[in-house]
Amino acid sequence: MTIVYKTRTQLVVETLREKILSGEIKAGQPLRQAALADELNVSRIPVREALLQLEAEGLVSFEPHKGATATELSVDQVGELFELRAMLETDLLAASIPYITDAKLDEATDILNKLNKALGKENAVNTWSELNSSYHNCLYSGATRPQTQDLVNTLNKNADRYIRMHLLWAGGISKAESEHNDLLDKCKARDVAGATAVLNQHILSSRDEIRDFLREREAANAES
Amino acid sequence: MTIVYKTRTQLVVETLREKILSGEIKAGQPLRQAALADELNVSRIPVREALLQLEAEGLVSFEPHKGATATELSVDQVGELFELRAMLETDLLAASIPYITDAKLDEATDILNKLNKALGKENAVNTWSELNSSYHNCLYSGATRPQTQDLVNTLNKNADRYIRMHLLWAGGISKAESEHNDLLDKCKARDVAGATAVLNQHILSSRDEIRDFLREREAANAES
DNA sequence: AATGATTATAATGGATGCAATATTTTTAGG
DNA sequence: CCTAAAAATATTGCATCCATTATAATCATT
Repeated sequence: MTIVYKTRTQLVVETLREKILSGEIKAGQPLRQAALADELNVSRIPVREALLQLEAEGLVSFEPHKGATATELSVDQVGELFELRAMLETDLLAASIPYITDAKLDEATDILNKLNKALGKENAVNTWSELNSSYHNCLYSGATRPQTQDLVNTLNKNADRYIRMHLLWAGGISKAESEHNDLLDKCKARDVAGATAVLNQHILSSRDEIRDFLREREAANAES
Repeated sequence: MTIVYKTRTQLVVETLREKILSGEIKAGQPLRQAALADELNVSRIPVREALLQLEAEGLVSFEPHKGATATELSVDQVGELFELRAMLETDLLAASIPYITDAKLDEATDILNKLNKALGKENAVNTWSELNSSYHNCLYSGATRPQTQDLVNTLNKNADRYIRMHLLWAGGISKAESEHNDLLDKCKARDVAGATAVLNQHILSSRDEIRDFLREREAANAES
């Protein structure tokens, strides 16, 4: 269960990604290679390579000779990101449902149970991301579209910090639970139109709520 | 006009990308860091970083401790790639047409002329990619969706080698010309439905032809 | 005091060398 | 002759050091 990381670069990637997603490293914050190397007890080389990989994921912006910063998405960009997800994920789901196996549907049920149980726990949000990702990937497993699935996972890594915000902040959790159940039921019934509609609604409504939250926070910051 | 590359890493990225897209480096071929560094008169560090960036573009596969190879897409993967492009690009176009400026449409006309002129020339295929990319980006400029546009450009870098193949091999050129003209006319008429239909057809029919070509070549290789 | 040039400082980019890992070759045993 | 272990080779991963570039501070001039 405990993953032993092969290369130091991988380790740095995982560590930094988690720090960015959790908010420990704030958006816009500069990422000094030497400081990070020192903190993680590695040289600057693996740090630089990690920053490059994170740039590809959209979590970091890397400017030659100037340095790297944690990316900050504008309200509009967050909206676009979620719309992209809605399009790609509904497409994946529609392609998956006709071919998804019963075993995978059972697996999804399992994950959903774990997900709901995890909500009460302490560091719920951390485990939530992982389970949520597994759950969705499970539902998309029938679509034999590895590249699209990779792409969706990459986009989700970027959306993750906003989803976490949504969960922590508002009633995102309870709502997500019922929507997830609804989605699974429709998948089991092989109801393509119904399932994609639920999924689309699920993603777009979280977009709206996150957008509202970000705007509120922006306004609050402008005052102070 | 002549771009002076700042960092060596950038230079290596550009060089390797062109070699992969042009076919000088064949799919599946291992990319030895030391050999590339020697060839390009740099150390292995910028080579490594370039390989990481190319991996993010999907042109290179990087396995820890094993080395990098130029990626080889299966027939199915090429198909998926083009379907992804069809979905994303039609969406972009639909979002763009209502807002695209006349100036941008004129610019697109200009590029199209250059594109058609370039066809007769010697290294037509090389300049073609660039112009083709500019042309499409021009048409999508009305859609204020920077992330989607970035994504499309990344996917196109990967599809590029197959598009080049298509152009060199079959009547891809003459067909592309008429389709491009048709597309531009529909955009000028602000005919969203018509334009997206043409674009979708444009991408999917090239998918079909490339698929046929790859299958033929596969069969030929199996014999020999 | 304000502004532009110059120096100093800090950060990144890259070369070299060594350590860790994978692959190939050799060798021993059946 | 084939298979499995062991040594040799090749390749990647990473740390250290130096070069290059950007930023901050200083200084001269008006």
